Amino acid sequence: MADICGRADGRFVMAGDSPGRTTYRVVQTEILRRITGGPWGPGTLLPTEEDLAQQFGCARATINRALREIDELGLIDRRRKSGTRVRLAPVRQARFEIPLVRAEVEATGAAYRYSLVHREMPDAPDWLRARLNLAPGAVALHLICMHFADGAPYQLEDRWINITALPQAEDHDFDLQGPNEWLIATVPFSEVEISFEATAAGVAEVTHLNHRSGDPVFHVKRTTWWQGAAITHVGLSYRAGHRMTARY
Amino acid sequence: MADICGRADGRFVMAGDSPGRTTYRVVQTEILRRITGGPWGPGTLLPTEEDLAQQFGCARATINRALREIDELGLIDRRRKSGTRVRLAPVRQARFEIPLVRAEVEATGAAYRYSLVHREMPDAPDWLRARLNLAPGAVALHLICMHFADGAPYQLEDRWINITALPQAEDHDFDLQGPNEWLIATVPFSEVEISFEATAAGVAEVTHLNHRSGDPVFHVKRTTWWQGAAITHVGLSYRAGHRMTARY
DNA sequence: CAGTGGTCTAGACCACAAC
DNA sequence: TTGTGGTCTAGACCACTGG
Repeated sequence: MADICGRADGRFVMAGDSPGRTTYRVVQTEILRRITGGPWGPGTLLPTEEDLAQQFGCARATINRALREIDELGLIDRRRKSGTRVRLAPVRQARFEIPLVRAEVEATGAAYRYSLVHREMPDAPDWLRARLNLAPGAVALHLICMHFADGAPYQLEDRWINITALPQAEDHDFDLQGPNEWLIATVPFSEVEISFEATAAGVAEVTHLNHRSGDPVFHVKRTTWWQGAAITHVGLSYRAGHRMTARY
Repeated sequence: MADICGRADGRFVMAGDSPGRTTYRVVQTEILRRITGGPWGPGTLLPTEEDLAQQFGCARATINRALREIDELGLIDRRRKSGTRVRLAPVRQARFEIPLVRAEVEATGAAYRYSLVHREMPDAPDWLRARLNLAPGAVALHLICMHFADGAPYQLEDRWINITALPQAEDHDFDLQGPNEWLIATVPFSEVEISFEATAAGVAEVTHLNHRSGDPVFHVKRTTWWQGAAITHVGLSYRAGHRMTARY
């Protein structure tokens, strides 16, 4: 937390900042301090924005921005007419970045390598037709790929692409570039549903990730839509011991 | 996406909204449309805020707010002097709410039940001393609890509490209320590190969650700090088939 | 009905970074 | 040096909602 000093004139300034100007960050920090450690415990009704603006010696817009961001953190509850109240139990949330495998691997300092294991275009199985909302008898592009970190298996990718919605995929060569990178370049802004679970290693994981049959596998499923149409569904299996971490 | 109409005077208004006033949401929606489906593909340099303000017929502050939020979505990259550019690959992130077990269970419509399985106060093991930064020879409160959904095992909680930092915990009775609920009421605003992984069922999971030995388990580890001191560390094991989902 | 937050405006100064 | 975003201000009107 930044150093804050209350001055004789009632203004607050960030230590080391040019005085005379109250920034919204200073207000934010001070209000957070009062909520998390000070007099404004859970359930407290805060002063109105106007009052706070007077107390801090700044414009109401500055208070508003500070409070709006504290609201986004899930610590307070704001309502017209009722005012701003400290939540009894803060709404906790964690944010995870969803990186490209390449970036994920290279961030660890390891060398990244990609390899296409399998490619075919069969009739879409029933579960996929349901997931991607495909017509009966539709075919889909099925790719199995491996991602390596310093030569060691890192992630197994089992992907299906809806070639009705994305016919360019049929002619694209996925030998050198992973389908995810191609898709991000082709359909950069999409809607995504992602889920995480623990599964047991099957034949594919045993073959490609050096798991033993039945070993626990950290598994991700992801479905992507673009302009209302389902584009692709992918299953990602990670090497043993993979862990996803966040702070909040 | 909301309906947008461009008017003869160059202003944009939300369909059904009172005309004559351009809201930041309208600006946002229109800019998003241009980025995700229109002329402003990846890499495009956007007009300056001032230019956009003129084009939309609104104040620069309105444009600023619209762009700031699009920036938070990870779609654009903003820099002084350089301007605002559409990211080549959007920075994707998923947000997960971290609910109380009780809320998690009750959200599914099931009845929630809690039970304290085990309680003791041994010397802290080495790995815990390292994790919570405890003095050599320190004792810690160890609790094992079960959470049920409609009578079926839902989550196994293996928790350690630092009683040096939180001495009230020693005298509290955890028979009726889970330690998490007590902690949230006692230490509402804390720093958290959380991680997810797939592990193999051990003795505890076999005993309490009806897993078979070695079964894949979705496992969460969480460490919590308050005012610089580590308060508690908990391991959460979920029933078979548990899945965590988000959209973005 | 009236209090409170939600948002817009016009103008201003500043900080940073590319040149 | 200068262009661009970052932020503050003072004032205003509006929308929601509790009493």
